Amino acid sequence: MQTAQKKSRVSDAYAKLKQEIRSNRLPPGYQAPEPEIALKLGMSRTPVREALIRLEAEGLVELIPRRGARVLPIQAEDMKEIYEILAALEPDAAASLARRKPSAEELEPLIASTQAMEDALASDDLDAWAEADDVFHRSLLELHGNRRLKDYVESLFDQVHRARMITLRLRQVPKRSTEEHREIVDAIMAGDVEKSHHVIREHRQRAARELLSILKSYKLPQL
Amino acid sequence: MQTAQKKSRVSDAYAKLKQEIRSNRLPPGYQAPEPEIALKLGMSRTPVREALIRLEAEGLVELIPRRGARVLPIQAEDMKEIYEILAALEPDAAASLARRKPSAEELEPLIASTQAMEDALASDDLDAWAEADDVFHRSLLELHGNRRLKDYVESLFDQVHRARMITLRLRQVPKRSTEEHREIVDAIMAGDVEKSHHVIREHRQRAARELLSILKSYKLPQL
DNA sequence: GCATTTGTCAATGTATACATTAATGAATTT
DNA sequence: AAATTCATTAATGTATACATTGACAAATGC
Repeated sequence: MQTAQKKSRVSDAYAKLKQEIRSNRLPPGYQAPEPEIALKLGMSRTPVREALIRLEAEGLVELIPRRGARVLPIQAEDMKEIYEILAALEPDAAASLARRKPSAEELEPLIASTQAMEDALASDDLDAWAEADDVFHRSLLELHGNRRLKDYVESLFDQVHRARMITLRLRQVPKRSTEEHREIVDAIMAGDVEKSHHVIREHRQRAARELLSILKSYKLPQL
Repeated sequence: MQTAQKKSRVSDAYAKLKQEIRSNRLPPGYQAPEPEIALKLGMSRTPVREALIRLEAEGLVELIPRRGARVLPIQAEDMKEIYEILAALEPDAAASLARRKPSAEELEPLIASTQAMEDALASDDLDAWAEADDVFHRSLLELHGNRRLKDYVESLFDQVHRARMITLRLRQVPKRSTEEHREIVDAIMAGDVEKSHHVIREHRQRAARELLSILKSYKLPQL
């Protein structure tokens, strides 16, 4: 199941690199000169460069003047910033979604992904859990309908993803987090604007606290 | 007074193009193939391309497969999306700023730019007014301290800028808007979290309504 | 032994070359 | 005349070439 679209080398390089970074196969801190990356991807420097520029714009990579491209380390400070932004945007999206009282049918993606999280939890499958969690949050933004907002928030998700995959196993099972999803869905379905806003905000703030405390307790100001 | 840094051609091209777009000298809808732009900027296609990729990532430009680069039109729908995001982010920033009760000294940039807006209004200088307004909002984000948030919001400002410069003269003087700035500063200085949040949110929502109604009444679903 | 200078190397930034392919319009067919 | 085919043109996507310049190490001076 290749995600690789043969569209163009640039998009190919972009997709491959992004996937490698997301999965931590190219770990934070990894650094390589353009020619090396080009060689590895089997293409010339040009498309690699263009892909790297895009990744840099997304904040996944840093282009250091004479050193090559570096996969940005995940710093506690960055995570704090990102969660702060998420804590402002997602509650707003949830609230405005609740305001228009969507049908259960429309909320199906949220319901299904919440169910998937519960199932994953029951079978102790943390990867599936993380995946379902991701789907939930993406679906929420999708439903909200603001495309720009969705694109931006997804780029933030991409950045959080790496840290989460690393810390996922360093903490107890995310039971509370899963329950909160259920509460969020219920609040939206009930058209409770206030509660939707509140619950998801708490949800994000707690997630931020937990992640940061892990990074701190493991003395990992950066990954 | 050239902004042009002789750093590199890419950054030069980027800065020049961005400035041209912001000022509407390259109007929305303007379209040109890469070689033409390269010629105009006196460099080869390569750096132009890289600059365009960055501008595309910021949503100012669209790279159409065989047509060249096009300055994105300002669509009512886009403005709606952008203001929606601003209405979520800025109030949050203002509230958290108020929460830490900054000193009057720290708030100096906000006070000064508000004063500048009032002065500009008194002397009927709309350009100066818009400039001061811009400074105000940028300062607010600067004070908040979340760099990521600031960068993103500034990219949204860039997009709104063009529309505002066009519509600025199509409506009555922005008296209310200026007053609101004063209210925002006061609320933050008083450490009134709720009010800070509320006032700036209204501020943005009203701005959105006004802009959209102008676009509508002038039958300008796009500029 | 340490600091300074110099020289080599390699990576980037930029220019240029080239193949591919969409778009345009001319030419042909019906 | 309309539709279709074909040829031409031009823009992109990609590869490659090349000059510049920082990094590193060897060599030199102290």
